[in-house]
Amino acid sequence: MARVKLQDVAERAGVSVTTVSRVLNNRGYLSEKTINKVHRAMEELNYRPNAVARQLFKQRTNLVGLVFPTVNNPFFGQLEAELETRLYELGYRVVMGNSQNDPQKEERYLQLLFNGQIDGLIVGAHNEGITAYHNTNLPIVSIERIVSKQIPVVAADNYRGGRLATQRLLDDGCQHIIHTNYPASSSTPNQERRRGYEELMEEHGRQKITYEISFDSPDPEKAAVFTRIFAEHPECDGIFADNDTNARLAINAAVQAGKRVPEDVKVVGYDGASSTRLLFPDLTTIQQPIAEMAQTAVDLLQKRLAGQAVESVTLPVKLVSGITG
Amino acid sequence: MARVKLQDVAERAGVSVTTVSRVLNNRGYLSEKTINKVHRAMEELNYRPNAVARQLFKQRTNLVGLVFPTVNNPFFGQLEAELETRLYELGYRVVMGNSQNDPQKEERYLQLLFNGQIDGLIVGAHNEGITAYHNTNLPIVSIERIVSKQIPVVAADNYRGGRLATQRLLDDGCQHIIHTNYPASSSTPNQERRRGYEELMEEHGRQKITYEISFDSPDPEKAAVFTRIFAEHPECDGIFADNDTNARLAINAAVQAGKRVPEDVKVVGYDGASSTRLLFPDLTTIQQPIAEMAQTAVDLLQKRLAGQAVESVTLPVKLVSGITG
DNA sequence: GTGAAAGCGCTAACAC
DNA sequence: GTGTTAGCGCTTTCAC
Repeated sequence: MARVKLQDVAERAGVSVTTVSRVLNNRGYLSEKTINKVHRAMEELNYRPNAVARQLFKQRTNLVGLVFPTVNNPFFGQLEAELETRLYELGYRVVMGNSQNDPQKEERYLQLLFNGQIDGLIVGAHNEGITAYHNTNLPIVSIERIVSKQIPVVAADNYRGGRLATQRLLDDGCQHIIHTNYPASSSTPNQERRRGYEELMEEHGRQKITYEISFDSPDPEKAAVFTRIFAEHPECDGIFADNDTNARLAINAAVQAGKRVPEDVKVVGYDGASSTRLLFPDLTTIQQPIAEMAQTAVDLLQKRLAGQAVESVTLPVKLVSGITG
Repeated sequence: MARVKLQDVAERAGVSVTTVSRVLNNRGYLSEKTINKVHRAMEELNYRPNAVARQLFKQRTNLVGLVFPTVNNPFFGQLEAELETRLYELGYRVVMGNSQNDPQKEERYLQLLFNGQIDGLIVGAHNEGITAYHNTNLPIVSIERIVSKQIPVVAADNYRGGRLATQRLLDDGCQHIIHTNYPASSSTPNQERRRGYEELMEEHGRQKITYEISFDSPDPEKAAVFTRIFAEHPECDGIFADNDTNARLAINAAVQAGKRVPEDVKVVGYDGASSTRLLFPDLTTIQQPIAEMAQTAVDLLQKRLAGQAVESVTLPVKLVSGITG
């Protein structure tokens, strides 16, 4: 059964393809009678317009790519769900790419843009050194990731978040606060969390210690870092983790090291995604405004697609209190 | 700057478009010299083949749709991540649709298939009464959802999962076990969880009580059901929740009702997704083989795309022990 | 080994 | 109001 096309409908209705196309798109002057005839023919043949042919002509696909490390994560899961919702309302469908640990995969998704398979891209992947981004004025927006000079970044206020978390632990009376974050070399704005932590620690004359944990390493490896923290710093009584799942690992390690949380060690996390709040409501954390970040990224992308210049945006964060810190 | 196309490359290299196309696709006999000439021209012009034009000719897009309630959920998040990984390896990209509470949205994603914008579909959405599925032999596979007679279902062994969970609570000495599940009318295989629970309860001469909670209702509403459970059944000492987030809500409600978990009430959940295990390791739950389900769904879809007949598949589940039940 | 030309299904000038 | 036709960028038969 070959696909029914415009021409089949035209023949059936006894009109030209142009007319059918006009009916389809509600464009131009048409008599009631013709419209009805065409509609009837479409129904009889169960006609479905071919989206790809239309895309070829229009030179746009109404597809936007989403490239993040993995959607199997409370933060990115919520973020991508929010992005899809908003883009859908604007008539875009979303192509999802999980690029964790695979720069080549990220690059392949970027190729979709150059191949005209998607109209734009929202990225938050962590792979380094992808040069194709340096192309100027691409319809790309990034979230919490510095990709290249010409690509606008949507981020929450990481510096303030770092200070908020650290301040909370100081207020709670912690003497020896340790921070975890990505390797300092990585081009993500959450190095600012570290800066917030370090500056505040210095202001209070405290020793600042940051352990590095790559986002993309497997969980057991991450857990081992926290085990090491408590082994090397038995005096540690406060942990500011750079995300909530790491905060959980910190708590596990603390308990295994024979410490009670929050009596002996207090822990503050970062992200505050909805499913984390639901599953682990006891966690004290810095909450990122995920919905607003998604909305902002979509706004910027729209402008960028319309050829307008856009600036990076920073949004506020807030601390939500659990009982761990 | 107009896009560079095949013809531009051809002119530059002094050959025909056919030849360039052949070089591009590595097809037919070509002299080394020509190949080099063409490659050089492509590089000089920074040529990118237009994917949409190719799709139009080939009548396939290498895009597969994923339609689930929401990716912002530990189970679906992990499932969709696994699906994307496997489909990517086969050369497919993934269009993600979150259809929670919106049958029209689900239908729109289904239209992508009829419009030739995607080659196939993997669905696990919960909306009822979408008739377009009844079309025979569509390249669609469903996961944990009964869509129509002709569409194969990949599911974990829900009946056995229901028995496993209930048995665990019985073994723990629970006398009054209450179950939660979707409304009985909904066409999802996890009604089998309920059947497992009910049959086992009957076998033990116990009263079976199931409270209904729609997957798509907001969290506070779900929480209210558990509050009601403990108000109406103060004797309740065991909860078998139909998913892990509901298990968490059950625990919250129990604590608020002045009960200790697991001393006074034991709770067993369902799903055992990776991020749930990480954030809430204490939870006893029935773990679905999410990776295998994804792999199986992709296998079936591939066969279906190749025109082969396929059968529904049921995979085994297992109980993982925490301390809540 | 290489090229000319038809066609994938649709849209939009332009003509009448 | 409606039709003719070129063309979106690519692939592939068929011919030489």
